[in-house]
Amino acid sequence: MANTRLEILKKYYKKNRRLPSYSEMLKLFNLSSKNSVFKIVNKWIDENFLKKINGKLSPTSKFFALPLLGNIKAGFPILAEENKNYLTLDDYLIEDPSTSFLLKVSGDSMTGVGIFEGDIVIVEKKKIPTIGDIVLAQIDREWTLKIFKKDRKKHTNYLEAANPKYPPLYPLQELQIYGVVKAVIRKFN
Amino acid sequence: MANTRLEILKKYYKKNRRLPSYSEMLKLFNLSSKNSVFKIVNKWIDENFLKKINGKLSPTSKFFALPLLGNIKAGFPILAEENKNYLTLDDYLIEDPSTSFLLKVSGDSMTGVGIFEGDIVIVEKKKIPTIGDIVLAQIDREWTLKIFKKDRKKHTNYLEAANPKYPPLYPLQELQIYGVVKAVIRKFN
DNA sequence: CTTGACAGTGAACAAATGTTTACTATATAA
DNA sequence: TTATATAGTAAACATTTGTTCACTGTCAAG
Repeated sequence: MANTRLEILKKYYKKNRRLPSYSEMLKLFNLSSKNSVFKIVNKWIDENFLKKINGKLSPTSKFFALPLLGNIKAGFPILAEENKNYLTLDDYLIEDPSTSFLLKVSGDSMTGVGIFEGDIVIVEKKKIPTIGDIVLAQIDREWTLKIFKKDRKKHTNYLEAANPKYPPLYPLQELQIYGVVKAVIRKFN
Repeated sequence: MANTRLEILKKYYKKNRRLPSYSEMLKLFNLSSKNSVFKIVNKWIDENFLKKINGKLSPTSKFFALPLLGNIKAGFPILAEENKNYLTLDDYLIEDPSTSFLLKVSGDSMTGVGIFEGDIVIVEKKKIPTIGDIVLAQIDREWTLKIFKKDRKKHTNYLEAANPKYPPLYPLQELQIYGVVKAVIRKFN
């Protein structure tokens, strides 16, 4: 299989977080001429798995991307090579690593929007929230994860749970927004 | 700030998916002696942001990791430098990239386990499921995402929705498992 | 005032890198 | 059969790489 070497390369990258040098690929692919590697790499560049910017080799997003399959309800063979889209998880989830952090969720106040106890939430710091955003906030010195809302009559912002059993939270003194929830992830097992 | 350069480096890596060479860092950091870079890099190695394996530089997981903060209910300042854990999303979510793919979910049959319409699910191919796993399966030629169950009395496997409004699915002819759901992700906005 | 740590410069260099050119073997298609 | 594309080898080489050594200026602590 022609793909096998690419798989080896991907595994190498996954493990070492960098591409191997040509000499390293030599060993990796069990070849004995650097020129073989040179040709193979050039083919991958043509196929857009790798690219070269002023002589420096780096992987493209195609290199990392996982196939993203569509609608599961439609009866046709979704695993076919067609109708494939690709997605790189890290790029998809994290816009700005320097202002993002993860937060392990506790409590059941956000079950209505599918955020459960134990889920991990990606929070982007310091963003001014839009009405309706899920925010990490400190309301009267109490930390919480809620929906950011505006009361038009009272001209104040308040927080709302996504679970009918919790009442809306109006700040007595202070409502401070620390970040906006960009995504949730949940791992099974 | 001493961290600024590390931020620059992280951005470079995020963009180019590789570390810059020392000469490239020279420009990146606005320095004029390679030896300066050499020393800076060595400090980062000491601090475990980078590492060197037979002379080859690569980032550690600390380099990528986002801070993972704990229990939000507990009233103390969770954004403090302490009680920090770190997590690398890609590593956390994807064990084997070569057998994993993503699937955009449609339908409301799995809302009970917090999988909603539009969510993206990470599926690992060809795994033999454990009872209770969420599986991507073909039941009587129909594709679906359900919970894998075993009927002890009838000695057959069947599929169960995570939504009371859908009945359990017993295969008339064939139940074929294509993969196991390892994680869900949902992006807001 | 001095000492030492810290941050940076500059030059020199062996080793490794990516690239080029020329050649071989094998299989496939005309 | 004869081409011709594909996959690989081998050697040679300029360029770039990471590293070492010697040096300068600055700032804070003793």
